[in-house]
Amino acid sequence: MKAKTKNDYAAQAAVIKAMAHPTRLLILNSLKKKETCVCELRDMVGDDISTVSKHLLVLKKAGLVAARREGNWLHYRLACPCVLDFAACVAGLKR
Amino acid sequence: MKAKTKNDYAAQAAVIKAMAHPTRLLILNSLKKKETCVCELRDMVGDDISTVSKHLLVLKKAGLVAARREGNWLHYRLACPCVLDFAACVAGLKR
DNA sequence: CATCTATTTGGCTATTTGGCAAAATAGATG
DNA sequence: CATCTATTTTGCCAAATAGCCAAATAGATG
Repeated sequence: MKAKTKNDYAAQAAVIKAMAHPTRLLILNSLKKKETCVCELRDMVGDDISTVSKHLLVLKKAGLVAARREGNWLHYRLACPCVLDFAACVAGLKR
Repeated sequence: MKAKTKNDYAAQAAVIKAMAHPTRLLILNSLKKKETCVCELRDMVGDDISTVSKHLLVLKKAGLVAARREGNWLHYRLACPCVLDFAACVAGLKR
């Protein structure tokens, strides 16, 4: 396997960074079960809806979630369910 | 499995956040091969040695690396080699 | 103890982040 | 087209981050 370049690490770090927030981990874990609209996520998270929307934007830019419109609602879903294996791996770290 | 609390997510996010930087991913990957002193890491990274030292502090606080002194040198090593499985998982994400 | 080397710490600046509130937007519906 | 609902965007502020340089520290060694 080739040595990774700075760019490789930057790309990888960008995805990891998107996950590096408690609220975003909560969102990702919720989406694991089912796709969910923003207002429902807001209720779970408890922050202002604009804040939740920004978190979703971060996740979307990282390619971790995607959205589907249905009437007035946007339903978000995991674009990449395997990220949760990654999160679970971290959760299981013995420190 | 119980629902995770905010604290669970905060703890998990703290570890992930420590990994969420290109230089720190580079460092972690280097340490995978062998334990390494700070000045050697500085050569690989190319930043000021104080910057590298601070990155190592971040990783140490997260429990991801540990150090061993040998004479003047501090040899850092992975405290938790499994984190790289995690990183590899992210690297392999299809986006 | 003086000094040397490797490393960490402190101080500074520029940039990014996370949060709320208010304004703007996108579709649905009257 | 007016209006309603769900969501995003913008503006703002406080706090955190990353980087460099200079100063401090920890051991080793003369």
